[in-house]
Amino acid sequence: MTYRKLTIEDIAHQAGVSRATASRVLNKAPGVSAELRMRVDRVVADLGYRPNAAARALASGRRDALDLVVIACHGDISLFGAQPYYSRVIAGVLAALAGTDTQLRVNVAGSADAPELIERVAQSVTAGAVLVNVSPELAARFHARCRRVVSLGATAAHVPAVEPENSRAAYDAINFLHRIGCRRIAAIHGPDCNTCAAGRRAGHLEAVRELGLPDIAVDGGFRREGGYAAATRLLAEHPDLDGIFAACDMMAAGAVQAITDAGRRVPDDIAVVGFDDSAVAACVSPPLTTMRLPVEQMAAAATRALLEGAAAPHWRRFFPVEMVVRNSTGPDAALLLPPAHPVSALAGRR
Amino acid sequence: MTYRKLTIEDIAHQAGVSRATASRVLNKAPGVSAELRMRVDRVVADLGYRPNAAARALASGRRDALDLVVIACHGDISLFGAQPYYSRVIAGVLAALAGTDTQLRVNVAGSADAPELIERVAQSVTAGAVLVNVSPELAARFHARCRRVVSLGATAAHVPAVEPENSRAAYDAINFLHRIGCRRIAAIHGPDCNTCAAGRRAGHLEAVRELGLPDIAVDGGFRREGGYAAATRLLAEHPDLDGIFAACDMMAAGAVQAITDAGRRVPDDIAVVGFDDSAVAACVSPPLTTMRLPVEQMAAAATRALLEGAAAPHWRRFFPVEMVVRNSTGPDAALLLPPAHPVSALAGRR
DNA sequence: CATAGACGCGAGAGCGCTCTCAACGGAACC
DNA sequence: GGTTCCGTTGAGAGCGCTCTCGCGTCTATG
Repeated sequence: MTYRKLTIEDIAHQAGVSRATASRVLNKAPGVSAELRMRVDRVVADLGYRPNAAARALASGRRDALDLVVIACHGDISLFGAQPYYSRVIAGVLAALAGTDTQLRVNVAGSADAPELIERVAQSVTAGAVLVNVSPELAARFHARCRRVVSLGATAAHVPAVEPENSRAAYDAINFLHRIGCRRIAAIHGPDCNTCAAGRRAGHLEAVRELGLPDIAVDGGFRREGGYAAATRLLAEHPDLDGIFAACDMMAAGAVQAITDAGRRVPDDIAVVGFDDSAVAACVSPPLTTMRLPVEQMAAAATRALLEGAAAPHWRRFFPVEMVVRNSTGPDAALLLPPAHPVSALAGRR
Repeated sequence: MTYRKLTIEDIAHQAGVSRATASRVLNKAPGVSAELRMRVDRVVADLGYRPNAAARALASGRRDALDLVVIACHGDISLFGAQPYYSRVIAGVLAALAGTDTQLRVNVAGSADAPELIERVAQSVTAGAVLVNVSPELAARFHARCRRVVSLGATAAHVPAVEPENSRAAYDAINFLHRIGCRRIAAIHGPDCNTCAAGRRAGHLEAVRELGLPDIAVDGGFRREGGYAAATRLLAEHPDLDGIFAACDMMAAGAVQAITDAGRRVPDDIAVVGFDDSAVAACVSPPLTTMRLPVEQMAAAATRALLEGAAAPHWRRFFPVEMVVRNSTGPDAALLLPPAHPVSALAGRR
């Protein structure tokens, strides 16, 4: 096979048509007779021609790519590799992209580099960008500049978004812990600049208020070590702790370790609920009771919205978060699953 | 701010220079006086101009992107989300890409779609492509077609590669298990089409032969459930099993669970060694002794090689795999760490 | 002082594609 | 037969940039 660079001109010439017609066929545009269409298609297949993406993008203004944008809190990019969450997002996006020949570009930047990233994304947008837990302000700026944008996670009101019911899930988790007998419940949260973390914090707070429990919370930075440190500190400051809600499984894993290292037992002394139901949840011992976040589905939904151009300014799609009961909340906890949707206190909540 | 599309022409005009000069400044090309350079830079900054990537790519033949290529075994794309390995690869690539304004494109395809993917990558190569555990044959085809390619993991002889010492690590792991007293050691391997899996399998085989142990091995598909199923089967078929080497931590985690569920204890009855030292390794109970794969560093090295154009046909870089001893091989196992490099049997080995 | 070379700069020709517009032929209508 | 109209096709003008080439200026060299 020869690897001389093929152009649409070669195809047109070979097929005995004009460049314009070849282009029409390539783009499945109407207004070409069946015969010519077939002829061009044949030549394309025979020669193994693939249109040059750059030229196409330049001429049409369109892009064959979709951007995934992750803004790292405090510029700490390493969380990307440490959190299973992100690869689930990518997997979800890729699933939705399969078949399309849109490609995925992954952009991870610290918030300091966000303006530059916005420009970069802006100039190449067509399929659009999926913003992963980007702060509402930043999301609004992305939206203003790039238009085709969907936020994964809560965001500014006019920015299209796919939202997990973070707040409700955290609310449920706390209530669940209360129901199985915990009276001294602490939360280990994620960094404030993460919208998911904020939502879970809000749900925790509301539940705790309603139940008349003290608001005990620390930041674990969405990391295992952070969870370990947080739990260690909580244990020291609140010796009577009997329940921990961690805003992600990695932190929950760290917390379980800390509890064990401190000579206490999970779930006997302290019950632990995680969040995400990531791959680690089942690996922890005891396996984590956790709030299952349908990350892949959410990412896929965001991607599809982008592909279909359905991302109207106020477009919004909510995803329920389901509780998965394992052993970190005790052997009989499954019997105490929360009622499907406790209507009362939660009316109007997301 | 106005969002009219800026072109290099605008910049040139504003700065009172020609398009060519503006282009030179933007590309930091030599042959421009300091004064004009400054003037252009100022205008660029003032107007917030960013060159159009598509036009640049078209005109220069260069690309501002780097491809990450993952070929899923048996077309099973879901492994991507389930294995922490991949997000570590991405993290490593992104780390090396930070500062450059090269973007990362993630391509995941089943082997059936590989030819199409090759074409897609070929037509846009400049920074090049990092092939993640792609089979030697496929890697060779990528290399033939796309040139600038680096394989992550063992590959065809002439394809540039970053290789972990998989075989040696597996060899060490088995010997370690033997040294701590295991005499009936089984391996849970990854799928054959994965080059890393193959390397680990080879090391296991060699060690087992040298030690005069039986070759007991099953495939766990690099998944937790696979590890669980494999261990369950192994336990049933070889009741006297006293050591398991799993080719990744996820499978090791599954194995530990299976062992526990079968009423046996880790490490007392059966010692377990994992591979990767991924985030789950420390979460498992007992924490996994594992072979630390410097995934991020390897991915970064591959990326840098691509960026620097240093990927000569036979270019190769090896990364040692370090053993991390935790509790899944017994409390005193750390004392029995293998000598730094047992020269004898391993001479010439990678 | 003439010539050569070095340097800085601009003109202009593409890169490979898309898309508008005009032209053409044939069918339908008056 | 003339007109209109539609479906089909090709010509050609860009898209925004890079890069070669040549021109003019300025400094060494004989």
